[in-house]
Amino acid sequence: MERSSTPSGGSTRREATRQKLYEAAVTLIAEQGFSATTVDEIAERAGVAKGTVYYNFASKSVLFEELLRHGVELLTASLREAAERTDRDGGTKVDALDAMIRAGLVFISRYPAFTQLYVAELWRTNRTWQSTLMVVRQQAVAVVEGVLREAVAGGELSDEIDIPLTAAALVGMVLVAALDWQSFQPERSLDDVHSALSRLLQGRVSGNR
Amino acid sequence: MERSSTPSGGSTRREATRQKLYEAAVTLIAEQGFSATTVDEIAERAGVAKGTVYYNFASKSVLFEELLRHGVELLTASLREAAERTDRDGGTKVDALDAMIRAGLVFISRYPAFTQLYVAELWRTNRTWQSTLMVVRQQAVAVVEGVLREAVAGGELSDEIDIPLTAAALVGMVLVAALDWQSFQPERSLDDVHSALSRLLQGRVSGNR
DNA sequence: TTTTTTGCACTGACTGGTCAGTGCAAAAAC
DNA sequence: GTTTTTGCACTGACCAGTCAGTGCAAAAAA
Repeated sequence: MERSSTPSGGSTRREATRQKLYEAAVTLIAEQGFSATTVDEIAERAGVAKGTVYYNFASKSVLFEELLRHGVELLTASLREAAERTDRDGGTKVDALDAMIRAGLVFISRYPAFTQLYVAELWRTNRTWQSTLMVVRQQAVAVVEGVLREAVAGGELSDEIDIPLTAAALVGMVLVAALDWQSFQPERSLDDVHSALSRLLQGRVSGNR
Repeated sequence: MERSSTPSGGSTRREATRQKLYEAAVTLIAEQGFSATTVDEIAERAGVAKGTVYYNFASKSVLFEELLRHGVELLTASLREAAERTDRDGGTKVDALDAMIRAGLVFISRYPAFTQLYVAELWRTNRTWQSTLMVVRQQAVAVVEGVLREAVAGGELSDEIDIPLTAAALVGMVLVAALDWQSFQPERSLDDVHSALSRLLQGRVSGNR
């Protein structure tokens, strides 16, 4: 029997409900943590019955894992796009790095709750979604590593730099600076924060300006 | 048999029990999070009866708050000590910054669980120990800000840098790089990680070597 | 056309289990 | 003699997950 459905398979209605659940869950979990957030709260915030959560997701953790995947896909897409745009415009790899820092800041200011939650869970061990988290982390860091590698290959950066460690440190710097910005000095502009970070990396990494 | 009492007044026995509870709680909470960790688990890991936990701490959250306070005191003491030692040895303020980066790495490698847990809780809102956390964060960041301020005053760093933001970014860089090091490449040496971070900050912040 | 059936999306009361915190008497340590 | 710890039974709130049932619109049958 033919039922009405979107071309890509999932019904629109269901997809909308899922989206509402993601949005409700992300803020609650960012504020309180995974374990302290109840499924009842998520359902209530989404304006949906508890049963609906379980109709759409196998369990509370599965909801969370899909939320993580979904969010990191947005982030990596945005980082990649920033790097590619810089390439197209004839910028250097170092310019691309700077553009990715800005893209990171834009992402974090748009989805602060997601970022919070990601940082809070990333280094935990012994959790069911640990493997999901690893995959997802690697996706994001790999984009930065790629640009660093190209910069080294093209002679823009010294080949003495440790690519994985430098990539992790860069990501960490942006993440923590941005979270601090959001939490403790939200009145500052993105340009402000971006230029402070660029300045911090002047000389070796981000070139003179 | 030697009869010793602590200089600070509390009985040694009680203090030892508290210490065992801190150690048990810090690893469990780092792994699982605060809400997912039960008091029974903490007691068992510490090799102590559940009643003892409540004899020594008013509640689970109070245990956690005192744990946070205790840990950050160790960290700030160690940062301050690194900066002062550099001063005594006639180093520049930039040298002091570098020494503090190293002290941060040493601390994190000695107390990885505490660091994990600190990062996981720092940007949460709506939690009872939020105010404790803010106080404690400010203590640590203030040490870095102080050295940055002195470096600017002494002309070692440009007076254009944004001190609070730069301090936060530095702390974040070290924190995230170190956690990544512990989690994903634990075989690397501290010197390795330290020199990668120094290199990242060459030119503007950490000088040439 | 009108009636009946089908399947999807959702609902919310209910259940079985978990866990923070209590109370207390006896033991151990000091 | 006092402080600290133990062991353990108990309570009550809270919560993840379940399930029988509802509303609805498209499809099939009449």
